[in-house]
Amino acid sequence: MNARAGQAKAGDEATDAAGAPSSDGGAEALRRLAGQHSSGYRSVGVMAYDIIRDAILSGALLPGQKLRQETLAELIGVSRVPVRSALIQLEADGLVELQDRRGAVVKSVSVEQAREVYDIRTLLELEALRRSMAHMTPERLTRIRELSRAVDAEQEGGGFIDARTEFYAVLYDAERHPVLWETIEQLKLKVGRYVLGWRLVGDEGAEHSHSHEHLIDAVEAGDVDHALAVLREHLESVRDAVLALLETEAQERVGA
Amino acid sequence: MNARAGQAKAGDEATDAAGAPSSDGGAEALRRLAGQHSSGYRSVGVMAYDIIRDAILSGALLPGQKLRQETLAELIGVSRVPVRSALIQLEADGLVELQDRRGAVVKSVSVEQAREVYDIRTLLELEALRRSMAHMTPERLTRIRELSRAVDAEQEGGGFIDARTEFYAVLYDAERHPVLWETIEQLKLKVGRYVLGWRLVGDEGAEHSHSHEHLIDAVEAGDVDHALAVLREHLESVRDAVLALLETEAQERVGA
DNA sequence: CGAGGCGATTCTGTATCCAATATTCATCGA
DNA sequence: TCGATGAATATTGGATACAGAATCGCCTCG
Repeated sequence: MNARAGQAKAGDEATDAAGAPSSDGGAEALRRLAGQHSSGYRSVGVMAYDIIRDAILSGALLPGQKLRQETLAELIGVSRVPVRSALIQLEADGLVELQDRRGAVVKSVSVEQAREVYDIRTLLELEALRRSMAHMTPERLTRIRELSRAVDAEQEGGGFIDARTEFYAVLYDAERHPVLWETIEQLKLKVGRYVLGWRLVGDEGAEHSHSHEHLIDAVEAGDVDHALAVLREHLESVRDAVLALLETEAQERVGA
Repeated sequence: MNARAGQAKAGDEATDAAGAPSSDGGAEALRRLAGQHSSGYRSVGVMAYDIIRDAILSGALLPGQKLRQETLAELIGVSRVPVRSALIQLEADGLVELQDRRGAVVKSVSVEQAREVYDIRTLLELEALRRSMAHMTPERLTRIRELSRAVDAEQEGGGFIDARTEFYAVLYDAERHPVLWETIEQLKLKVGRYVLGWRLVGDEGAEHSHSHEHLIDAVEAGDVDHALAVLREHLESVRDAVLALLETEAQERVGA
């Protein structure tokens, strides 16, 4: 609720910013992110990538937001060269759109696209789980349980994302199926911001954690059909939440 | 046969080039490609991307080949900046690997990875065909037939690739399912060079065209199950050819 | 009120320079 | 002779400055 209202407000700001900036357009949040990521990077380019990426996924930069290279460079504290590198990568990820000689814009996700993403993810993730269960070991099972608890423990944004990613990496046996895993991750990224926003809804977090438990139980029992059913249900529930969020945003945008 | 032998020879050259360049390492072919692509681009960056991409897909640049920015820039006739842009995009495509401060290398595809790619493609392309057939129209069917003939007509590399891509775009109704289509295309790219090489085998080209006809007939008849079965068989046949090629290459590499 | 032009802004690309790091090669010691 | 060490070299990643091109906004003129 709280989070939803906040996003709607920020969305309006972004719309305004497209015309004439009425707020900072995420500049403050970006500067803060730049501070967090400031050290321990092998190259400035990947740092810029991470910062802008996190800014988009965290909702600091909203769909439609215009990204000017020089502004980003100043905020991050680098020259425009690594910013360009970052933007190119982000375009490949589908998070921004590079219009020819018109700059970069944070891409928006249509309801239809999101539906497609979840349809494909369902196909791929069910397959991933199926294959993973075919080669399950007690060690992996133990790790899965540990990581599931770690996900529940993490509360703040960044840690939660990382923990959840690792959980699924082990659950789907990413090591054995790197291409499948990478494809799934790319699809997740496209709706990343909304999944992150969705988590903030809060109430559904408990339900989410609950279905995780069910899933792991089924995996542990070796009940493939049941595990797949639980996973499918989980994905459909997340999908519905995201689609609802997107539809609400779309309406609010029209209403404004 | 002819093509196979050529590739094996080129492969050895690449292996040598990794140590001390014994041949031009694809420089001549790259220069030729640069000439073909020389005009009509909105930005030099995408031109560089296209040239290097085609060089990799056509086999002029082989897996393991080291790509130096300055050399590429000279061959293409641009500065290092657009080359860097291109390399970043190619890394996102999975065609090259950017090692930190060690330059770019054309990525090689393992047998396992290729198998995964085809497994996932089978999942996704069957789904794409299923959805496409659910909304088939006479107009699309007509276009599919036309494009199929266009594919058979095109013989040389570039035109053939484009024609085939458009054929599948219409067959899978890419316009209605952009995310699914994009995901499939990304996967195709990862084994692009080998599919291109495979086509040159020649004898199997007829068989390939034959299965296309079968597929279209089934689509026209609205026989979903049959169409899916034909498509699956086709994909498995291509997969087997590619895997065989990869295994042969791997053996030859060890043998050398 | 609409069409066209002008200037300002911004992106794209070039050229040059610098710092950091990898690689190569030669030397030294066991 | 062979392996390790360290300097010289090569290459990448990045900064900076500048030129060219395309777009946008605004302004004037018809």
